[in-house]
Amino acid sequence: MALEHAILVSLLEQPGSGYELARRFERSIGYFWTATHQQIYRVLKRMESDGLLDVREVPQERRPDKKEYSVAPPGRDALSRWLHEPIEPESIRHDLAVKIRGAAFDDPAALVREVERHHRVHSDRLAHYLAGEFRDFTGPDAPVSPDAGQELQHVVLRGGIAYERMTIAWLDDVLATLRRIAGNHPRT
Amino acid sequence: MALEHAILVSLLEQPGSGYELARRFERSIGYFWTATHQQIYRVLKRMESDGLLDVREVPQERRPDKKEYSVAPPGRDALSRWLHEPIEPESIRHDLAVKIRGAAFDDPAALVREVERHHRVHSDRLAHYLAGEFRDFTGPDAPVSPDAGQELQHVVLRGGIAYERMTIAWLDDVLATLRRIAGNHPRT
DNA sequence: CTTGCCTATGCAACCAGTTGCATAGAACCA
DNA sequence: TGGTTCTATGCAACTGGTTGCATAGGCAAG
Repeated sequence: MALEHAILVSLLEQPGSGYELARRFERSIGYFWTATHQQIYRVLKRMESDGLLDVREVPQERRPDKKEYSVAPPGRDALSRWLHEPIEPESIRHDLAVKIRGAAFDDPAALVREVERHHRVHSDRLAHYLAGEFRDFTGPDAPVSPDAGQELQHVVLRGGIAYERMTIAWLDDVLATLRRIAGNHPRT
Repeated sequence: MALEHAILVSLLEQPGSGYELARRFERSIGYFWTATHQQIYRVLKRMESDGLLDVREVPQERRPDKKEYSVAPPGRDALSRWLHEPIEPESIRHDLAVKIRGAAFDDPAALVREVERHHRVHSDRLAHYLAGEFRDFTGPDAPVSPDAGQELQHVVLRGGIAYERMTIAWLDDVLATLRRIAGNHPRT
């Protein structure tokens, strides 16, 4: 149940509302964890009633009031405990790979467009990550001597960049393979 | 719901029982999709009652009888339909990355062992994939002119290999970063 | 002045996946 | 004889996550 812990980390980096968290999960946190706003609101509520978080009603002008959450001492403890527990190394669930193997029983050429679409999405993500890296870590506005938190954020971002580069290279390989097969076994 | 489709692909490649499928999901299919036997049995039952699969009771000697499943024509159609639908590009959920960012609020040095453990697991997986690739695709027993199905299996396996290599390189980066931080901010 | 988007929160129903447990015959080892 | 492992299947309860829908004020564009 790492969503809880991802929320703790995010709120320690910067307190905020459910809505703000949802947007962070579309950005920096989203590099390695995704969540919808419904999921976030539900978990926030549970965490607050468990005493892991504090809430503060913040009236705002020109927009609805928000509830700003921050990490309470028991939340810090819970995170610390989790950090010292071993976790299972990830196992992947890659729908596209299922499709690729399935293409053997259908028309491999029909998959080319789909793979190209994924290629575009991953290229966009890579560009987005690289822009973020330049803005926060490698460009002229980057901190001269980053602290531990910034170093760790950067190494996680480098992981996202490496993942996208690897995926793009693999999708090139997939496309070449699909085209070779379609060439050898043309369908009219 | 790609488990259903992963099962269809696997049964098209080779009919088998729930137990056999579970073992395939620990091996080749497991490169890109995981599932427990409970999950598999439940889905098989549903797919059979939906008419996607045929069952055949196979009495065996020296071991319990098994139910051998194979893909029925409606199952083939369902797979084909899914192959022509676009799917969402994956988004990752990487617990370890949450931990790494969380380490900024705890002791970064304490994470070194955990990361080393993951490093070992991924190195083992890589070795396992490479052995499989040598056995089935690049070694002396490999098919001289592979058919489309074998080409596609190979490109998926290459994806698994690329993923593990990328992950191992990133974990090296993470370890170097953690050690640098621990050196700058030692705890006694 | 209406349509659509942005901020902000939430419920209800559903689906997918995990965990724990149970059964049962045969093989193998000490 | 008793413990463990392997084949083989399954139920029940739970947790995590998705989808669809609802509300509600303010803002900007056409």
